[in-house]
Amino acid sequence: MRGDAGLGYAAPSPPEARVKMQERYEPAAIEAAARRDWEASGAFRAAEDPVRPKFYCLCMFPYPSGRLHMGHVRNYTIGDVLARFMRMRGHNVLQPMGWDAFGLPAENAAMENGVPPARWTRDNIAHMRGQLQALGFGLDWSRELATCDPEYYRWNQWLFLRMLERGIAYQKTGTVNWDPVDQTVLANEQVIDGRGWRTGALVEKREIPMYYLRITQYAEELLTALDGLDGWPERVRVMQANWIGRSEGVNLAFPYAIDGQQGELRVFTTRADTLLGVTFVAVAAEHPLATLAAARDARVREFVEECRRGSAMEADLATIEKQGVPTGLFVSHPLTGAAVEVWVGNYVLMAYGEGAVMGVPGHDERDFAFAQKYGLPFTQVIEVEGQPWSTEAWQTWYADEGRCVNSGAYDGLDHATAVASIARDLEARGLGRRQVVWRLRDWGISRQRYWGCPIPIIHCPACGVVPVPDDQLPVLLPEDLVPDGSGNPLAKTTAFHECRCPKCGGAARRETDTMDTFVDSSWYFFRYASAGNDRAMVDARADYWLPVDQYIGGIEHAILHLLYSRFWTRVMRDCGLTRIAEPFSRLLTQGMVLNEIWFRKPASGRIVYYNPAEVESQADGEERRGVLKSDGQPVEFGGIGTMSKSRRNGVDPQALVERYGADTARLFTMFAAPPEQTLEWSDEGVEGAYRFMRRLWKIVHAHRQGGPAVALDPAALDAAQRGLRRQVHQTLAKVGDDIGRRRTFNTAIAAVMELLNALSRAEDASAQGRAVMQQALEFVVLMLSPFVPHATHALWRELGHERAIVDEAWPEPDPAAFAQDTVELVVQVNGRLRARVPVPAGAGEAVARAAALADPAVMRHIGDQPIRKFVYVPGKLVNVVV
RNA sequence: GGGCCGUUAGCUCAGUGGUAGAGCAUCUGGCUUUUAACCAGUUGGUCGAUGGUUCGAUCCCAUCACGGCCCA
Repeated sequence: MRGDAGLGYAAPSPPEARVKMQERYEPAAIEAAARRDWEASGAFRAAEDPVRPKFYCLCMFPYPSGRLHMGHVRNYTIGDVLARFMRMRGHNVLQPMGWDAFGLPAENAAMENGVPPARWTRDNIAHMRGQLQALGFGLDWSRELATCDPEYYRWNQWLFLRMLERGIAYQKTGTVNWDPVDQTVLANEQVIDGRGWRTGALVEKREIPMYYLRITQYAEELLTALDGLDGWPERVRVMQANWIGRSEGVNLAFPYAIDGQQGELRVFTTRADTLLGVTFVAVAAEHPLATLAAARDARVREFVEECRRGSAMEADLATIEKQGVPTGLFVSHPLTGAAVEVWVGNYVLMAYGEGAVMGVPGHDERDFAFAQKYGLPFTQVIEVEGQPWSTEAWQTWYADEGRCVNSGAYDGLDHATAVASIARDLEARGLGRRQVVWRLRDWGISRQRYWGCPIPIIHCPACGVVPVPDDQLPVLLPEDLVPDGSGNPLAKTTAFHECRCPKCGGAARRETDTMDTFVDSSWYFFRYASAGNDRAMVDARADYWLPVDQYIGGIEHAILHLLYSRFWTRVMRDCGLTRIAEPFSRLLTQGMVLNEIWFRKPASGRIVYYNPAEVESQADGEERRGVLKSDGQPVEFGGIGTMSKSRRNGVDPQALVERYGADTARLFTMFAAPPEQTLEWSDEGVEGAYRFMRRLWKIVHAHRQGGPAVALDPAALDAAQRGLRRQVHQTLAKVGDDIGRRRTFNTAIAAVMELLNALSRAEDASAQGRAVMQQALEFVVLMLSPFVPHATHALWRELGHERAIVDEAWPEPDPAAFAQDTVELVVQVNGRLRARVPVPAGAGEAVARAAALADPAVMRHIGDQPIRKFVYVPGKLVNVVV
């Protein structure tokens, strides 16, 4: 039973016995009191309950950077609104919180101020936990976890060992960024223009042994299962599908004999039907044939060097100028045996496919540009009826699937048939086969870093790679080390890496690499539902709560985090730990929070940014101008951009809460934009939200001055009272739909604002008038309670209720209240609005027609023209066509 | 270059084939035990452009323009 948690708070006294309601809205006192009540009653502690439907509401857990930012406030408010709403709708709600606590920023902070990452991280967590609590989120803190806790990460290690047993985890070499000065491996974001971020030294590529997870084994399933995720935004599903990148085609060989050496140049193509149009082949700069040619030709050597310095990003590849050099090497066409020249091209990637492509200038846009530039021959081998083909300029239809021409035996075949028969013929010659290739790579999880989960492996000179036995888990990460930037401190700590081989007992060395932090976040949502279990990774409670019914977080995690979580969940399923494959039923990706950018650019030196709060701005026609408040001198407007530390345009949530209260902060962030869209910060908007809170408080106060209201009797209402009651119930229906189905919280709030405007206009001191008002205010308070839970907690009591509002149900609109006696019908003549006429509700077409045609304005517009058509939309409008 | 999304009042956004709306801002008036004010009213729209479908298009379709987000 809620309410007996025994923290020493008295049960709320009956309304009449308490002090008079404060006339002024004072958020600080109101909010503190509400939170005391929630804590005392354990209002948000979740327990499994087989009777009620469960609702697992999860927000992406934060990195404990030290302070909450506006993006967190927005994210967690969205989650809290949904959680509180679903609870009112009778669901058993779980809303947990935790910390994504491993990672690089803690090491950087340690280097700056000499504090161990462990202490820095835990201090930050303590501070941010307080900030979250001050915002009044209905979180079950009893399930809190931090990924740097051994009780958590031991299960990373445990499942990693299961993956090793099943061949899902394996070792191979991988390329890392090596800083030769600091003798350390750098993360990608620590490499700036090819140099180490601290030392400025040229970064080298090094091959070292690493651990990989075989996510490619699940590629097919991860792709096809996307179709079933209809609770996910379409664009996220598309991004994942593109990332996985399935393509079906033919892997084929161009045989060659160079310097007496027999060999095959392999290419992958989805357009084997254009094979007879090949006039050259292009290989990547790192391809063995390119290396061979570079050894004998200075021009090739130079070009290969140039390519290596270039970008390997697809986005850049699409726009760079296609360049290449001939190698002077030739391969044989697999069907005709004709000699085909090998080129090195800067638009071919070694990492993708075979690192070589066949050049079909007639039907591939990149090959077309390449051939035009270097005067290579073109052949048309695909025909689309009625379309003339020429080498003058690229036409988009050239890449379409048509019928084969100039292709000998394949002439006249359509795309699918041609691919099939060419593949069959290649296979017969041993020069090709059908193949499905994936863009997705296996997931490398080794990081040469200190502040992460240790990989549970021991390297023994005698036995080789030995997994740490289960009964020796967890491999504890020492928490007192301070990295200095020169390599992984674990590798320098003998107490950590010196150990005994579990197999032979001889001296051995413990693995000092730690896991990618994406591992930590791939299953934390399971652990919330199995909190405290020190004997198993997950238990039956996870079967009750999972999958997550609503997941909320930033679009920046649309690919990696969500894909890894889907993969990890499937591995857990295959290990018998869960029955589900998809961890997140519904996904909401919230938009970013933006603010104005103001700066000065001194003649010499770097740009200086100013917080919008320091700037006095005004619109001057199209332009926005501003002056710095402190010195009155102009500053330049840099547009609207995401809040960031570097541009100094952030708004501190804590300052906002201290000034206006958590409810105003929550109300503004929910009202200013729909959850999925960007939110532009506006101080005026915050003021507006605060004013609304005060008005709400005042109108309840004013109503309460009149004493208790009598019971509402729908039959005894006059027309005005029925009208107001209708608006109340219509608003209730709309707000329920906006929150529950459409997830457009801004429109829900706007609707309540409108209703409150109507209520404050109503002046009806009659008994039934006050009864309508009482119910209206109760509904308003209930509807707003997911958004502004503190104030509504207090107002609900003021309206005479004993029970806490968090335990109240969402009210059901009364369909009878929607009924209207007469409706206003819009009358159009030829589609143009000409009149409005009242007709009885539910009037038939004959009545509507008579009423419409009797209107003088309508008669004037019809004149003596014959009526060609009469359109009637019951209850809404008529359209007379003449 | 591609994919996705968007363009409606000064600003931020609703409007899901049938009367173009809300909040904020503006302006006017009132009130005041106000000064983190309040109340009442008011102004403001070629719905990005062009064409098509329809009795009727902000909404559906096509093309274009502009903007945003994402892409080892």
